[in-house]
Amino acid sequence: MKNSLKEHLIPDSFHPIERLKNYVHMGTVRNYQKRDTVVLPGEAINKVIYVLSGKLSVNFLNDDGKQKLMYKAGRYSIVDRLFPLENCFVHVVSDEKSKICFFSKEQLFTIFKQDDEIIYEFIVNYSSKCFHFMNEAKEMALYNPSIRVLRLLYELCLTEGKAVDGVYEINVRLSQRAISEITGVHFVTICRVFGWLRKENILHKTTDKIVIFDLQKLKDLINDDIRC
DNA sequence: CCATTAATATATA
DNA sequence: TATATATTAATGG
Repeated sequence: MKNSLKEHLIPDSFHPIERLKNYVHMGTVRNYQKRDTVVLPGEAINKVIYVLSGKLSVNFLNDDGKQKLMYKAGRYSIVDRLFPLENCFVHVVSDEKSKICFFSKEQLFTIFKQDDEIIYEFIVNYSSKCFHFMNEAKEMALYNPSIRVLRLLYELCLTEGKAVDGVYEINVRLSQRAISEITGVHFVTICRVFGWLRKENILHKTTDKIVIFDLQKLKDLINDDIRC
């Protein structure tokens, strides 16, 4: 619905499945505090995780200690941990106080039999995740770090930007650190990019919005660099 | 907490 | 080898 395009740019709560909340009694509900681990790296739980409230972070770890944020899952989002995968060091942590429901394969199949619309919802959910990660792989392969940031801002403006007094406003609460985690660009580089964009009067980011003064210039920057 | 800056090291074209 | 980006550390909001 309203997140149809944004959710492939910002990996937060892919296609929430609201109607699954009607079947919470069939699963197992647990509460977590901020920074609690929901799934340990490498742990096989063979469940689908359904977020009733709060927010989870899904991180992918390497043995050298490096990690990358995959996505965040807010209310009515699901984190699939149904199948045990070899060397799958995924760490699921609660970002805030959260209430989570776990469904086993058997429980899900029972739900699917009662409500086949939910099957469709699951397919859309997996599809939107797949689309996001395909897009991210493409961006990583084709563009330099700072260009990826510019492209994200440009796409955000096209999908979320609202024209106000000759400028575009994107109402989104994104810290530089969050943009760094999403794009895989170092936070110091993010800071330098925003500093430069502000100096050139192209755009300005505040805590809860991004104001784009010169969309054409932003577009030109992206295209200029492609030729090099 | 988050953002900024500088100094330095690495990586890449 | 020149330029871009990452790393680290120090500092301020």
